[in-house]
Amino acid sequence: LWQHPETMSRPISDLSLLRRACAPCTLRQFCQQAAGAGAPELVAGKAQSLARGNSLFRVGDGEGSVYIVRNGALKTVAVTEDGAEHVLGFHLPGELVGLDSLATGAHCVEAVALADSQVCAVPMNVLLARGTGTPALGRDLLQLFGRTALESHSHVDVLMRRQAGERIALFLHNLLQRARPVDGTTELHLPMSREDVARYLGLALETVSRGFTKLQDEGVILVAGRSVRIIDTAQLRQLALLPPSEDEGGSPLERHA
Amino acid sequence: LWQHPETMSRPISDLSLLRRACAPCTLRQFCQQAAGAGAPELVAGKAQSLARGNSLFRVGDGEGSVYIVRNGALKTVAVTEDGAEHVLGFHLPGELVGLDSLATGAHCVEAVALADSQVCAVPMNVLLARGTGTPALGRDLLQLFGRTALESHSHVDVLMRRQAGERIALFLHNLLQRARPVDGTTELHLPMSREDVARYLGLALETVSRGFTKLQDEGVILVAGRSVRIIDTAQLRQLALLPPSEDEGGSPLERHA
DNA sequence: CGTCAAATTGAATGGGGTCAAGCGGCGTGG
DNA sequence: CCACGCCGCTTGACCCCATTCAATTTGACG
Repeated sequence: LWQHPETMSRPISDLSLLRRACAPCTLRQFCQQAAGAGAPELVAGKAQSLARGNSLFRVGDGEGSVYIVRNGALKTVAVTEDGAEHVLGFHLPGELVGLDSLATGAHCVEAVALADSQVCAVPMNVLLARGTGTPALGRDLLQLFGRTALESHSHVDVLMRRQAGERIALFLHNLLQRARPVDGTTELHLPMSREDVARYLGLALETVSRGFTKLQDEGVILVAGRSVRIIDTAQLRQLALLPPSEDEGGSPLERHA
Repeated sequence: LWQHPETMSRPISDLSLLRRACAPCTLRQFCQQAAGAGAPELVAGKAQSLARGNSLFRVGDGEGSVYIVRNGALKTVAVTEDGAEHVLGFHLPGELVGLDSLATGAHCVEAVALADSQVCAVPMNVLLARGTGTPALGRDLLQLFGRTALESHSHVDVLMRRQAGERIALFLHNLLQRARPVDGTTELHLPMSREDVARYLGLALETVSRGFTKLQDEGVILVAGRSVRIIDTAQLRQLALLPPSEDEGGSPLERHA
């Protein structure tokens, strides 16, 4: 998303440029409406770069903003009191980070860049003080929150699976759905380490590794370090206990019929 | 909450009555501001009763509302494609249900009453169409969403624990924190079955039962069916791998320092 | 008192955690 | 340029804990 490097890290001053630069973005409509509603400061000049390993925010921070990932990838982690580090989510381009600060005003998790990334800040405090301006903007915001709620649900959905193989298959399936916007690419480059995957899935590091090789032995995927190619999408879905496909089925929590 | 039976299931017509009836409610401020902002229809006449076992909404429904639990208790479940039923959350008086419909407009989970309950509908579609009215109302709404996001986080936090004993201890601890507003009661009446608990914790029914009796043998709790009395709060917290207490510590995800 | 569902308890199996060793890439420094 | 060492990943072996199947007890309600 936002493949125009000349616009990165710089204010998007006018609406036409915004429309071109953000065309493939999932939040394009939101930004366009914000700009159209006379609130260009909500989307302009807020993009910032983040080097791999650095934190976007830490526990206790609270600038009153949420962030949209432009490129790269982030993880959100919660350090438990016994020292263990829980990975609560991965955030790919076009997705939100930082909604955890909405309740108390301060973040209760930490966001770390898994790769060199760029994020776009949405100042919620400004947006609240001046009102949403237009009802459509409020509706979009609500949808954003709903979408992240679904994200959280999908994490729970993964953690509820008893068998490690199911969790891993479902994880890969979800990642493929999120990383591949439309086209039929089945190539994934995992931005996170095996340990991060393990701590997201609630498994041991070794179990994840074993699960990957087992999937490879079964001819479902092809693993080379952090590069994963999905060979048999149908079988992957079957191992994740998902419905047989029906063209291109999304997450079970997203479909409603 | 809302201990005045004469106001139940009937419109709360004026502000003073609302203030008395909802005094102990966590959402009192929200409702009062809604009423004060000239939007009494947001809180009045929307209370409805629900018999135990009945559904507040099913997958696919979408009235554009979220609900506040007045009394009783609900659970939200997601039926997975393989027939298994995941319990995604329990909802006690003063808590929200149904935010899952915000993204798509249709619910992707089902809400079932665990006991005879009464809920208060908050018509989000109306609230969106007319705008929030006052900025304070929007801020409160955001806090509500943030709060439910924290709820979801705490579920993930539970599911990430490897040992069944930790999950059960943490579950009981969380439930005690939520069910006991202020006073020092350590008596809990679980509105849900052991099977519901198991499907919330990602464990087998029998494992939950064994965990309860083990906690009782250790002198931490006292179990009699669905009545649970917490004997040693400190030890319960220790078993849940929570910090030693520090007066009255909340969920680890709620504290930020 | 009888019936049924919920809950407890027991015994056996297996999957995943843990510990430990081996492998490969990559950057640093000699 | 190569060697070393570090780090991430893989693989192996063992053991424990949770699941599973099964039987029994308790409790609610007619």
